[in-house]
Amino acid sequence: MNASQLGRVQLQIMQVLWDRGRVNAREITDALNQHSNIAHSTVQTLLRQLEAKQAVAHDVEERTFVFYPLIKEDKVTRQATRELIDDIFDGSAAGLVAYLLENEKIPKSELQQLRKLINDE
Amino acid sequence: MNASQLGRVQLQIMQVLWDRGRVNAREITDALNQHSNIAHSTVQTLLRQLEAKQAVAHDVEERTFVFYPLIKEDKVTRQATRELIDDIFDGSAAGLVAYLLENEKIPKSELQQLRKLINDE
DNA sequence: AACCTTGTTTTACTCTAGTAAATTGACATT
DNA sequence: AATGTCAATTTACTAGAGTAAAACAAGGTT
Repeated sequence: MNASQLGRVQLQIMQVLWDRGRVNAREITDALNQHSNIAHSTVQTLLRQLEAKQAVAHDVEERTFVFYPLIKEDKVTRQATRELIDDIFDGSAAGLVAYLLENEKIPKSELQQLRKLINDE
Repeated sequence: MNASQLGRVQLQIMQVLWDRGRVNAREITDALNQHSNIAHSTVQTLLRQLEAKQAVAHDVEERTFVFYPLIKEDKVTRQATRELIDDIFDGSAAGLVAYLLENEKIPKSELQQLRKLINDE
């Protein structure tokens, strides 16, 4: 019941919702199909699942369901990140940062900004 | 067949293997039960699954299976991190670093070291 | 020889995510 | 009124992860 452990496609649906606020199922399918290939009925099924776990809700407008998100993007971001830190980096956020700095090539321009961030801490 | 998308408990088993190199099923169960509560037969089942996806293998010694890891911890770390970056941070490793610096309280002592790291880049 | 112990294998079940076709329901148009 | 269209619901199936009891095999012990 805790909601918000999302599957891959479920997350993609949520992202459309966070992006646009209120959308009907058809629009979601179209949005996803710009990059994937997913049947409309599949999207409907996943919307039900999301509604069951209270991640989304809908109103009826012109006899079409208009969906909107109930959970905040921030919460999902936080949870997913926490999970990685706990499962893989032994609970150490600093460990993850170190890993990223050492292993992911981060563009110079962005490094600049990160430097600022870290010095403000 | 690509192997190495691991479940939560599967990952814990791998961590015991990475830690100790070669262990039998019983030792794994005991290790996990220091923090969880998981039946030995469950561990056996998961070891089979891991073997099926070629994440581990075993030798027989004194009619007991001794398991060892086939995939590298590093690879799993990389994949799990990549997944978070791609799914949640829109492909931006720098975005994740920024998020961590802003939202996870990182101890001062560690900040010191991160500062060093980032300035070396 | 019967029994105990220990490790492996078999069997079985639940849940969740993803997949999607088929059915139903309701308006809209001719 | 019949037909077409479109959205929602029902139904159905697969796969993977996790759960674990029960059965089996084989050696060790009394």
